[in-house]
Amino acid sequence: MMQINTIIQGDCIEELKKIPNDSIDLIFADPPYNMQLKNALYRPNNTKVDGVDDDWDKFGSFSEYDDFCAAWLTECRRILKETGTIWVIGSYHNIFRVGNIMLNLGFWILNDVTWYKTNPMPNFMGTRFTNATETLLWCSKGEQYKKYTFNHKLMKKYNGDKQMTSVWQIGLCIGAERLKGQDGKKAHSTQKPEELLKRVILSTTKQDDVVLDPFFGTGTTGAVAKKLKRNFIGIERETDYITLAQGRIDSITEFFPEADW
Amino acid sequence: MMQINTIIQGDCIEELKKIPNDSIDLIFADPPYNMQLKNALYRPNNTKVDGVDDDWDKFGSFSEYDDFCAAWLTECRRILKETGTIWVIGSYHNIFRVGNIMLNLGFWILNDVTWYKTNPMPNFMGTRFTNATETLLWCSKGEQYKKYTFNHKLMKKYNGDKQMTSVWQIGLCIGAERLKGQDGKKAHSTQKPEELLKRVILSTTKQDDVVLDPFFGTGTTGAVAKKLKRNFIGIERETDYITLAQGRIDSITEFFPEADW
DNA sequence: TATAAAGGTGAATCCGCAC
DNA sequence: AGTGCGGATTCACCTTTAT
Repeated sequence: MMQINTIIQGDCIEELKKIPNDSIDLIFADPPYNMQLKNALYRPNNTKVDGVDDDWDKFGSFSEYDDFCAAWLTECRRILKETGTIWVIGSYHNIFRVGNIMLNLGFWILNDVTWYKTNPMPNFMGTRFTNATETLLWCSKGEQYKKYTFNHKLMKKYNGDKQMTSVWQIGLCIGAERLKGQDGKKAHSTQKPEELLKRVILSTTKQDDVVLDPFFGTGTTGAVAKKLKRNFIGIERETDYITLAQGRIDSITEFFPEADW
Repeated sequence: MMQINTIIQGDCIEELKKIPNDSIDLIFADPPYNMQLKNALYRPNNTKVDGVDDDWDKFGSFSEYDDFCAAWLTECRRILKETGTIWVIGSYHNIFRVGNIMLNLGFWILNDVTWYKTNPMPNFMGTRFTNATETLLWCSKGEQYKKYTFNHKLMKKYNGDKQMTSVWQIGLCIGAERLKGQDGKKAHSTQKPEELLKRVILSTTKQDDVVLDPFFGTGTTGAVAKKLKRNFIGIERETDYITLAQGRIDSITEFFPEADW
């Protein structure tokens, strides 16, 4: 039997393969974006931008990245229940490759949700528009699977009695919410805000459902799942992230009120 | 020599082929996204739809749509000046296929601009979030072409002295702006608001530049180009649309004040 | 102690020319 | 192709330091 509310250490694709068919209620995936950053970037005051230069974000080519995504997305589709759905978040660097692969695998796009950042980093050089969004693809297993979970009335209530749209205005994960390492610096370069995961889990799962995150990182998905009285399974390769995530989740003692709506 | 400020009647791909290399300053494309996928995606055996065995070539309709887009986008890339850029608008139905193809052709994404509709049609069934956006991909010919036109300061002024972001809140094209046929019904099913084209043309062309629209429709691109003192070339297959567009553009007598900024 | 000023920072595909 | 350097370029929000 699958163990829930635990973090599995290992390679994402290998660990996904061990999970039974049609067993997961929701998947939230925040894969590497393959940002392809080359040169350093400086602000007008000459301070250096601390960009994403993690090894896990580096791929040799589009084709390498595509193969990686096709592999983990194939497993994700296999393990999803017929009532289940998947969310994948990305930026313009990767979301068009991911979206194309998902369509090819038979996923059915229900919404392309725009995370509209209230406080994005400006474009310092004035060469482009400020990149103020990331995109979340919300998909069912296929067009024929129509009984997916969507808590329409609950989300309407959550949104002040107006139907929630596909644009979510949410700030970056900063301040007290942002996990810091012992050196006082951000523990993970791409930690997501809890409000984002709250909307994802609240809208597309029911209490006691199982939420899987194949790129668990510092465990925002697990933390929010717990606060909403859902179960989680995390897959993560790096020990440091797992330690942080486990401590974060263990220390949670209060639920979100919306958990019982 | 290319004739400007005219509408060419004919097949988009055939007419694009007649345009010389490196001759166009800006392309705005609003391609069809009617992919008619139903037959392709319904498979006889619904119980065992496993992504592993699903070669994407089996999706006949995807493949047809991809081929069509690859063909017109290839010509677009050929005719763009090295300083030129291209905008392609789409919804979640097609933009992930289009974006993937553009990347494969060597286009370099500068922004994925979100058209955030202030008055979207609600989801009446309560089965999804209200789909409130369309996506515009703004791309240069390739990573190496860095001298593309971008009127950063002008757009900052246009945006109340703050850098414009990649999220544009603009209403649907309705009311007086929406062209009606003799039967009083909307003349074109997907007429775009002028404010959208205004931002596109204002930000990425200079006065007297040539803007090409391979899916001209009722000529919003031409109308806005004229009001901004730019030149246009339209390609359109349907006589009815051409007649409407020509009349619309001919009747323009006033410029936008921003044309001389 | 309260308020103000200064400094830091966020998934970033962010310059252009001369040598 | 790589390096060096002059010059143009930023928004919201949080933390730290100064008044």
